[in-house]
Amino acid sequence: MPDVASVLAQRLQAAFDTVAPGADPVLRPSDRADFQANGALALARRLGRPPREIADAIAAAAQLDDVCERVEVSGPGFVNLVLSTPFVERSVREMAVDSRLGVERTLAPERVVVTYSHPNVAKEMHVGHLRSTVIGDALCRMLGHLGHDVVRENHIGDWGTPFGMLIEHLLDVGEEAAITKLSVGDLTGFYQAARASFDGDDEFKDRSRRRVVLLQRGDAETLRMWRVLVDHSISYFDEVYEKLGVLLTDDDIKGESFYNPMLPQVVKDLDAAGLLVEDAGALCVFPPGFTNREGGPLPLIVQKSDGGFGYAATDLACIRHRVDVVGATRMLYVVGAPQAQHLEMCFAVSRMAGWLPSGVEAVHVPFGSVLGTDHRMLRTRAGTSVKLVDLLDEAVARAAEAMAERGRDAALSSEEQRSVAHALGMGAIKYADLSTDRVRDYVFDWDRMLSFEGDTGPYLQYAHARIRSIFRRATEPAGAEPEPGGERAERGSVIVLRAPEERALGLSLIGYSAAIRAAVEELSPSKLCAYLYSLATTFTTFYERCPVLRAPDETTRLSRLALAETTALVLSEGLGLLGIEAPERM
RNA sequence: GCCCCCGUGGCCGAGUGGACUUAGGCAACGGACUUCUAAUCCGUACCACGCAGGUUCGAAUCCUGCCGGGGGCGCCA
Repeated sequence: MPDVASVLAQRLQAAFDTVAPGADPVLRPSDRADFQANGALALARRLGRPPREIADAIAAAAQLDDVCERVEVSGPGFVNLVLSTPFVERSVREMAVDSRLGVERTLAPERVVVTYSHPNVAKEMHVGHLRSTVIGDALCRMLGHLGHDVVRENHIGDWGTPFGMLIEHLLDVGEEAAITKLSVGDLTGFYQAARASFDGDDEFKDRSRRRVVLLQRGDAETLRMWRVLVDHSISYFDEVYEKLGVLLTDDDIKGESFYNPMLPQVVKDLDAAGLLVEDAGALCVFPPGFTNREGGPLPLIVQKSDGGFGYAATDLACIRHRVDVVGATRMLYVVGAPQAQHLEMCFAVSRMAGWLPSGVEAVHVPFGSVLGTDHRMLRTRAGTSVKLVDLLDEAVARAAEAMAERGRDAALSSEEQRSVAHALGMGAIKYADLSTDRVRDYVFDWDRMLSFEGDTGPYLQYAHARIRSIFRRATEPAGAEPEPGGERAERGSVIVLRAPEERALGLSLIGYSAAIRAAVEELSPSKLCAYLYSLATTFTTFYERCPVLRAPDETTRLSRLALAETTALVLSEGLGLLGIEAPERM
């Protein structure tokens, strides 16, 4: 089931081809019509003809009778398109009975590795991990929905020199005490205590260094203690992920330790390829185009002068593994913007070494920082970074408070209150993060995201819950079964669009598939957010003006019920693709 | 010093070559509740595209320079 924009694009392309083969119709949504094609203007110079004349020719050539009720040339050469209401109606009906709500699977599925979240063992998760986790999760869900084969990867920091001091600290405090501390989530306390010993105690420092060597040699007892630290950290991460409601599981963990055994081969093969240069004792690759402070070549340090491997080695091993073993055709790095240069260098070196063939795409998906309302990096009053769990818990507490203020505590069971407060709190945080352009820094403002007014997660959740409540009040038993298919098939076919608000809602609904496509194409969940918000406002306008249960006649009533139901399905599925729950009531 | 990202009204923010005299939201003001959940809707008002040049029939969008903010620039990840 092709979506409306594709149908128009196709027809217009044919018309443009008659005037100038291959010319882009430049189809856009319009505020003067439903859509507009701007392509004629761009052709004016190329063809040496007045743009209006070209637009006229295109409008005349376009086969649009069955889909448009008006095709007009206006202004300097815009082609305005107003869809015919029967066509909109037909499209909504098809969508309403389609189990995928008109979203077709991709014809070119890829195996996409998405790497995101990546917390460090024995270190607290903070807001910096929030964006990566939330954005990565949404991208995985959207890509998966379009039929791509998504391989999630959580590249946790579970290896390296800090483990010497962490293990020694574990020995000092005793395993029991260490485990207790880690399982209550006081990772920061544990890490800082270890750090303090390391900085203030030379004997401890020596022990730590020896411990690193033991770890790297694979000493059994050292590895066992390392495992204790890793396992308890992971179970703590799992708690956070469960709270957040993201897809990541233990199976997705491929930490630095996983790639560690592959590092010597990375060095060997780079050397064999003649790419390795020894510089100041370190083994480096100098990809062209990168310069240091003095304007000289900038190295990617693969092996440090002390013989240890740099993180670049791990990242290179990763790329090889994903291509050779995982079979990735695409890899997405949901990693903060500051690492752009490092990743570019890794990609460049991988290409030089032939590890990243031309058919495989590696993309950095950067994002900006989370700022406090003072527009500086979000920190606690003490100046430390904010614990992610604290943030999540506060969101839930604030949501519960807001529900109580509105008297919802009386309307819902205490169990339901808890789950709804949780959904609202997470929805608020996630939507605030996802709805803004990824690469910009964004201001973390409780009052804004949890105000439950305007362009927020809770507003969308509310819009959805309100629709559901219509069905609880409707007498049809069918209304209580929101699942696609079956009886829905019959109900969808009764949709008629008469009132302008009905037509507007229908038009908005059939834009769903294009919105998802755009969001995936641009790796930009904010595109889907914007669509859902616009659908929700279009719906509420419809809802204010067009009584559903009290519709003037049975035909209208059934039609409006079907429209409402389809809207609810799009909202809950769309929010779901963003990793946001849509409660049945709130 | 070099490189990258960002700069849109009081605030947040979409738009990256087309009708833009810039969407939407928040805050403000005025209306609509014995409701299909008002966490809503309708309306009003609001001196915004950092600055200066350039390219173009047309620039918030492309180019150059500058200003402001953030980040990066060899053994941390």
